[in-house]
Amino acid sequence: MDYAELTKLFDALSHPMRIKIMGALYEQRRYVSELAKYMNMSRPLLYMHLRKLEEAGIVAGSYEISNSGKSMKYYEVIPFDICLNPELLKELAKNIPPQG
Amino acid sequence: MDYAELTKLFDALSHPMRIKIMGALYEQRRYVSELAKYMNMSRPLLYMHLRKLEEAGIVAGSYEISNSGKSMKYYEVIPFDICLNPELLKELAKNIPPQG
DNA sequence: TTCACATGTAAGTAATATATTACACATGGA
DNA sequence: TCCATGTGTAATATATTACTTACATGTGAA
Repeated sequence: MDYAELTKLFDALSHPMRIKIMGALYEQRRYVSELAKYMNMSRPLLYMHLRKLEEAGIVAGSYEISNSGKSMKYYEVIPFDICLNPELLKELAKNIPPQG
Repeated sequence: MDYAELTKLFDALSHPMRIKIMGALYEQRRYVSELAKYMNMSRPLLYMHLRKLEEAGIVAGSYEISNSGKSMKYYEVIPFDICLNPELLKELAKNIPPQG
């Protein structure tokens, strides 16, 4: 785990709707349209949030064919457990270049 | 700890320079100009970053008069330790209103 | 063929974050 | 008086994020 991964993770979790998405997907995996209805959010906006979470490595999507023959994209939470404290930040800070 | 505090914390830690500031202040407390030189950063920009960290509650500033009579603002790290995992996010998500 | 429901993206706007330059004020010492 | 060093902010420019509307595609069932 380096500072770039961690800042990406923090950035992903810095928006309430993304916290809520994480909660919804941790309860159970859901496909995109289902999640959009559940979140009461437009799909384009949901895609933007999902992309951030996926780039941070804490959710993953996979395609499945439903019984009725439709292609569905299911998202689920990737497990993680990080102890966040100043000591960790100090260690990660060592590798940050002068320009940031 | 509620979701609003946590998103503020994550937002504060979502920038490499702020991770670096945390590292620098955890090593030792520093006054603003000193920190700006250490970080090789302009003071106005540093103030912006410090404000975010302060609003997140993980640094605090206090004024002191130096031996030479000048007013110095020292910043230091406020200790914290948070276990970050999907379970925590699920619990916090319960209190997020529909609009986010 | 038309509808319902799934996928995804392109284009635009509004809001926020990031960063720079310039300014103002106070103190101690040369 | 002038310089170095400390404090802080206002104004501006640039970049990114957040969000909306509109579009395009494919499938199965009525």
